[in-house]
Amino acid sequence: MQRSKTANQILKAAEALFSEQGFSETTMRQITAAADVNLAAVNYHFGSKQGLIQAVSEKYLTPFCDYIDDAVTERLSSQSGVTVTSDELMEMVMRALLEVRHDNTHALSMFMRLLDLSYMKSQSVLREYMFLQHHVKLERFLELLRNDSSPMEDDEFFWRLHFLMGSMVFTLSNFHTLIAIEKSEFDKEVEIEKVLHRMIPVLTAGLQARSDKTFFCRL
Amino acid sequence: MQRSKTANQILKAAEALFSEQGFSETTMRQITAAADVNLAAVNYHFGSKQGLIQAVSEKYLTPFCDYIDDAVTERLSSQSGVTVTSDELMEMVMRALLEVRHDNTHALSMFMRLLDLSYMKSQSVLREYMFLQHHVKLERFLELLRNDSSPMEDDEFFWRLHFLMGSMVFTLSNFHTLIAIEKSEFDKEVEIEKVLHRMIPVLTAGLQARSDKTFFCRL
DNA sequence: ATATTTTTTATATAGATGTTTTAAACAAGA
DNA sequence: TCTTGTTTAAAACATCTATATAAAAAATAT
Repeated sequence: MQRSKTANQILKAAEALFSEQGFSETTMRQITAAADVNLAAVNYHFGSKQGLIQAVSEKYLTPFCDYIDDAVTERLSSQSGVTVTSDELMEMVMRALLEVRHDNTHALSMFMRLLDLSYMKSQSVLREYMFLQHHVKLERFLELLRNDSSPMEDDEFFWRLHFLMGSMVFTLSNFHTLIAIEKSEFDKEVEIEKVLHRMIPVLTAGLQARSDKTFFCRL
Repeated sequence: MQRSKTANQILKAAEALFSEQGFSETTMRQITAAADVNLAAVNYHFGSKQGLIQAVSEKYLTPFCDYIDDAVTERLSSQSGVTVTSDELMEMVMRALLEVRHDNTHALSMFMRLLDLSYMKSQSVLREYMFLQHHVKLERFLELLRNDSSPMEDDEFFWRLHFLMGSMVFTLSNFHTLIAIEKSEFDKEVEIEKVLHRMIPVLTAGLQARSDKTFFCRL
């Protein structure tokens, strides 16, 4: 979608502020001041603050899902074998994340914060807006992922997916803070690509772990 | 700490609202209305809204850390062998989470949301308040955990810990939403103990996964 | 019982919030 | 030139925000 210069300035400023402060903590006046546009511009272009939030979600979620779906298509066409390792699949996710980021440093943190927000009880509208539209694009990916996971029930797979999602959402939405802590504790500051790379074996291991059938009572 | 009846009503109401809506989305008027106390009561008993947030953090973080430390002590005394499996250690965490919950359904979600909040850039005061005090209590636990993890550098362990933390924080702070989704998709509603139990093998697998040394570029 | 302290109440304050309005300007196309 | 879509400016909107104050009430002490 082609957007006006003002609308893009608003989006850029909003992303940075959202990623640093969160959504409800960020005010329209902060956004328009940072974007150097008039206060009324947000309501003009996006209808409301919630409309702006939905706009940024659309801006990142669609390319993200498309990238993954494209990667799946390419992978399946290059080789007839239907087994794709979860390592490969996770790498697709990480590449997709880096891709949607573009040059914007704050984009990834905001994207993940948005995912987090969508799971809030009060944000069912946003959640349905985000998922019901893009869920289809990820179906093949999820099926491949499941094929290389430990055998389990549907709902167990559901929960494991959200365990992994939690790792990504938490780590990336709080990335700046974590980098700062790492800096102060280990005097080392690692780039985001490295962190994403480090997540891959952890996440795949989580998927392939044998589910423990023993009952949760060893008192 | 012995608390007045009013203060306890406030805490209980605040926990429920915080867990459902988040912190800045919850107003003093909502809290005091739900607690059926006067608006000024929060400022009287806790000084400010931030003071109330710190009070709930203190209320849950201290017992949580104590429980884990006690469990470590008991485990080390019962057997001279110094190797404790990460499965056992993770189970300690899950038990500690269930313990601090008490009868309050929302307590766990709020506790996890608090942990999430503490990693926000603007909440460095809360973060230091929460961690610098309780970090010591978890030292032995973390050392044992590291002993049963895949060999890795200090900063890699740091990141992996936060990957796992993310799983817990995300899953539990959004527990009510996830339960609702599970209900609608699988017509199944699993209790929190089961979910915590399902996390154990996933988390330990993440810690024991062999770190991938290959460079992140297979283009 | 009286004095003192603690707690609760009702009300006020000062400011921030998202949103709307009115006005005027600007650009581009028909 | 008339029209249409943008953008700015400034102000006002109604509502909500956390917090402060001061009097009333209750509890506790002497």
